[in-house]
Amino acid sequence: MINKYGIDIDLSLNSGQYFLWEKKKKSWYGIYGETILKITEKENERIYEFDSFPEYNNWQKNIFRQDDNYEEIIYEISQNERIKYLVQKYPGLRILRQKPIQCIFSFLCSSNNNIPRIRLMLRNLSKKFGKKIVFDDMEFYTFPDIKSLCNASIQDLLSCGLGYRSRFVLNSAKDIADKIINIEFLKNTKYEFAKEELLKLDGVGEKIADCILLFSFDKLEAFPIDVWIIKFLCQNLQQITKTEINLNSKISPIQYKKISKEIRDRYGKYSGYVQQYIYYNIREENGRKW
DNA sequence: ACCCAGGCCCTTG
DNA sequence: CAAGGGCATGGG
Repeated sequence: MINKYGIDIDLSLNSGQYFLWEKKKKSWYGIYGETILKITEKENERIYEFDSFPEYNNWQKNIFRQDDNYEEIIYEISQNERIKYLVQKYPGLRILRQKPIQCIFSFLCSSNNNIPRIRLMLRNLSKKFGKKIVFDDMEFYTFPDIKSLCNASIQDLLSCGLGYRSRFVLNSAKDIADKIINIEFLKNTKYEFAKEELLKLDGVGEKIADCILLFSFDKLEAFPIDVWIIKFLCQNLQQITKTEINLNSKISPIQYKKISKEIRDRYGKYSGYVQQYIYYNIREENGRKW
């Protein structure tokens, strides 16, 4: 259901971009760093109530990007007929704004993985290293801060089910804590620079870097290319890239950069929104599991 | 048992 | 450069 700001809450929370949301007793509860967010839909009124603990007034303006000029975005990306069709098919699908640290470690856990299991791993991680908060008589765990992650042992991380990603999480946490990679600084630098810096983190490649940039660094031009996007490009948009894409073999970082550049040249500064519509569509067509 | 999952790292040629 | 194997783990 679309609310008065034109946002479809359920669709947006369930589109594979923000993992730590769950519906309990008719309300959505989300983890935003150290804050628990709550969304309750009022029956048949297209109105939602927003709450949180600790208190965080008007958080929805931030998380749901109500500062974006959505009309302009829709107008821009609808220049392409195929995308226009998808925009009309999924009205109210929005990019959400996540906390950088949470976003970085969420997508670090996403490689060669499926969404239900990414959720499981992140919940395990929060339970082990986050703080317990009781809200509405239910237990929630905040997302671990960088210091807790630094102090984790590989064994701890393995016990959360992170597998071979444990090493990535630990190494990246240390580099971030030591400000070898300065997140707060990078957030305010431009796309290309921030991306090159993020690529220095262990376990962060082209795709994960683009997810971090799009979902938590306000870089709406970032266009994460995963196996599903590749599949869509092969089916629908072969003409936009001269780069040969072979569905059977993985694309190299060089190929990724070429395709990514071509996409951004074509769709412009809101390519990230294009990606979100494509991703949702291709996953839906292939019987998503999340 | 086998295959797959919002990839990335590492080694070869 | 590219190509390809390995990787931890849980679900189908």
